[in-house]
Amino acid sequence: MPDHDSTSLLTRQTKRRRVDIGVKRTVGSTIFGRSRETLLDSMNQSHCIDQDGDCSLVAHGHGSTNVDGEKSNVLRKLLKRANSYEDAMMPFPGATIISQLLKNNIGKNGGSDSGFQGSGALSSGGSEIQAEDACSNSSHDRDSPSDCLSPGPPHAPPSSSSSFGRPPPASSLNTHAPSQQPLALSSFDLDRLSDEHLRAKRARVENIIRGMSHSPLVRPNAGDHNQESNRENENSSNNSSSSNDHRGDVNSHNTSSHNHSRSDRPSSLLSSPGLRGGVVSVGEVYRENKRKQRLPQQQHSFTQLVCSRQEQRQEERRQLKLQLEDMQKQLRQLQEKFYQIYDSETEEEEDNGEPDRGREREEDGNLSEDSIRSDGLEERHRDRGRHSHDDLSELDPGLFLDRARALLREQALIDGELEEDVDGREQEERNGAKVVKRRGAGGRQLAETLKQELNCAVSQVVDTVVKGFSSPKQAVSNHRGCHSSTPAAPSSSSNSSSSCPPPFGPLPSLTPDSRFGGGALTLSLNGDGSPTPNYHSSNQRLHCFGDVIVPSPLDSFGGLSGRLSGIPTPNDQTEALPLVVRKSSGGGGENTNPSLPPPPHHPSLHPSPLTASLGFSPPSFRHPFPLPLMGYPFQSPLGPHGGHGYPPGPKDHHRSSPDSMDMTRESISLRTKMASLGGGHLSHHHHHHHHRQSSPNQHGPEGLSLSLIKSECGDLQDMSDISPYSGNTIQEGLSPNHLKKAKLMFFYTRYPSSNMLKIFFSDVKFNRCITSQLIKWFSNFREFYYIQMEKFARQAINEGVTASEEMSVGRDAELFRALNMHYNKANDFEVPERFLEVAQVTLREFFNAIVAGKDADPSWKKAIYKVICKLDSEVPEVFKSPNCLQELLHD
DNA sequence: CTATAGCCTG
DNA sequence: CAGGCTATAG
Repeated sequence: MPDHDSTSLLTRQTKRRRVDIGVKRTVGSTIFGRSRETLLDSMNQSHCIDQDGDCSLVAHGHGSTNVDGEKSNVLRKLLKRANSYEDAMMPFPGATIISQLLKNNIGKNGGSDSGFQGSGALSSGGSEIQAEDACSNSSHDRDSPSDCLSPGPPHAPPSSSSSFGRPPPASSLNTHAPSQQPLALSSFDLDRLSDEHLRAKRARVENIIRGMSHSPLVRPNAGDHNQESNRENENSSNNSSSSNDHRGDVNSHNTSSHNHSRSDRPSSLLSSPGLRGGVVSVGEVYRENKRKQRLPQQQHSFTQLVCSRQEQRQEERRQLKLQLEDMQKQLRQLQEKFYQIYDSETEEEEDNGEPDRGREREEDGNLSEDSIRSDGLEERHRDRGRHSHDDLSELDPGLFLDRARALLREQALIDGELEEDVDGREQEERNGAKVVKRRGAGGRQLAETLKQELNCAVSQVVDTVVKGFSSPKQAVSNHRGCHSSTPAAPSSSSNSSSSCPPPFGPLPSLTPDSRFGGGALTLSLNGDGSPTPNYHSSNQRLHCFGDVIVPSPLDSFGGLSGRLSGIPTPNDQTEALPLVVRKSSGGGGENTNPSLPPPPHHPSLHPSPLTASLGFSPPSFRHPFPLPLMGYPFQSPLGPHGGHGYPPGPKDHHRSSPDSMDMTRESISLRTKMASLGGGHLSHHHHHHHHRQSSPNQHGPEGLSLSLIKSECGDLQDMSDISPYSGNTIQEGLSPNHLKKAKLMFFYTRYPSSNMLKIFFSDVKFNRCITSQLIKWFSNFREFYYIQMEKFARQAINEGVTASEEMSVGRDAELFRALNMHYNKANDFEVPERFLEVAQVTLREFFNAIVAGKDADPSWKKAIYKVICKLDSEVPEVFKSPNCLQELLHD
């Protein structure tokens, strides 16, 4: 059988003859007993022929020939991507990124922080100013101050965050600041002094500054922002943080963008990016100019300083707002695109709610933040409040150690700042709290910027993923995400499947809180926006996606089942246990959000009713995409065995899975798994032996579609874990005991036919997957076997064995021990003598081949395989019994 | 086209 | 041991 190897040989053929084969066989001693048995010498004949072959190794191209394989690969990649993104996002929204940013900022700022914090440093107003300037210069915006603060040492952002986050005026600030931070004392004084004037002057200063630096650009912004409702300001501030460096100055653009974003125009989105680029650069220039100009003035009086600061801050805020708006626009555009593409359905829902919901729909957590922003300030406000509280709690400990925490706080602060807007800022600036504020502000800005970036990235990722999968269903999650930050309640409702627990998580949203809250939390977990819940979500996510692709049956299964069922699966359980139940529960903790009525299933989802009832159709999958989902031959399994007529009940997993799935095949397979497991397994253990029942879950081996098969394959292991007993019950999967049995069978047969396997594993429901898995097992056994043979043969050669006859394989031979360890670890099975013979023959074959130098031929082992495959002996009847292990081992 | 063997990799 | 890939036989 010429393999590719042969071909390679042909191509390269260098015909060289091996005259000599290397080793002298003079030495007789080997580990192996020297039995002169020449039983199979005849076998060796084949080797005698001279072969010309080079060792040429042909690299096998990976061209994926299999369509399925390719698809799966693509899906995997997509999933992986999504996962990776998600993962990155998960912990804390972009903690790493944020941390990096913070570091960078810190580095830029250098010792600025220390200066601020240092009690003495601030004493001179000038010093402070400089410090700020430095910060500002580095960051160009308000961020700078924050930067200075953030990095550092454990300043007490907590107090600042809490106090500042909220509008609470100076009083609170003052109290907190001094107590916690001695640093700012000097600044405090300045602040106090300035406070009086500040407010009064604020407007004036702003005007002045504007006129000075940016006359044209700035003005419009200021006017717009000021006039605009608080909401906008808040938003803008949030936005500004993200955008801060770049755009701040381009007011006109920003404002315009704002409007658009609010209006939710899709069209605007397209334009936005372009604007951004140009705007940004301009903005930076302006700012720097401002700062430079300002510095001298500020030094003269603090009022000026204060004013300038305030102005800067405001400007920054505005800019940030603008940026945020832009971002929102972009997000909206993306979302809209998605919607357009995927959802006819989603639109319906959207109509009901806010225009922004579209975003929400996108389940990917990534969108969640964006959606939040874009959706509405309202949500944000809510979140802010929450965040602020959270932050406070965190801050109180005064632990800045974790950057992540800092980030969280920052976010919260940002929210708070938004609310506070100008007033809060002014006060903050005045107070010694300045430091704190700055930190907060810087943190906020950073956080916002980070968020935006994250959002963008996420949105992109989501888009890509979605496109790739063509699984539009994501939308729901976003919505959740938005609310999620709030106590989970509303989020759950968002899910399309009303009662259904959130299905697989869509891609996890970036914002940790939102997602978790939305997804996992909604189910049964805490509604808290607190980060803690992330845990679950993260795990689940991983399982969902990662597993989806690679069916690690247990984990995926458990995770999925848990989700599906709505039953809160413990985080830890990755394993099968969870199999549990699930299915019908539909809703577990789920989304039952009172607030949100369960969205009706879209008609588009064909199977939707079923899915909904099942709960399988995860809300995430709303989009019914008819997409190619493949022709999943779901029915096929049913068909053959007559599963067809199930009632639409929960059992229809199959249907549900296909319908809902836009996901990749894997995902589908998972679902199928889930369904099958949940429905069939969990509920009933079938005791039917070979008779396959028509039960929906069980698929006749023949009928199974690939997808099903795959799913089942995944199930196999799960099943095995679940029901380790190879006993009477027919198992859908192969258990460890089956593996053990197979290993013992290997002592008799190295090349069992698939029919033989079916006969000997009668307690297993055979489907392609199982069959192939069993075959694979034996293939693996052989692989190990031959590796050992080659290894020992070479060893013997090295030891000076000259003739294969000198080697014999006995029960005490190392070779045998090695083999026995693998196939009969417990050594509780008496290896048949025949196996020793075969092993000996094999060893000799290898020895001779190697000695003959045939190993230069890439396919040199094939000849040996041919010999060995003929040596299979019949497997004892006992192995046909499902309980053979017990019987065999007992003996 | 499917099933399988073999090889490789994780 | 599982997965993937290739090559091959039927």
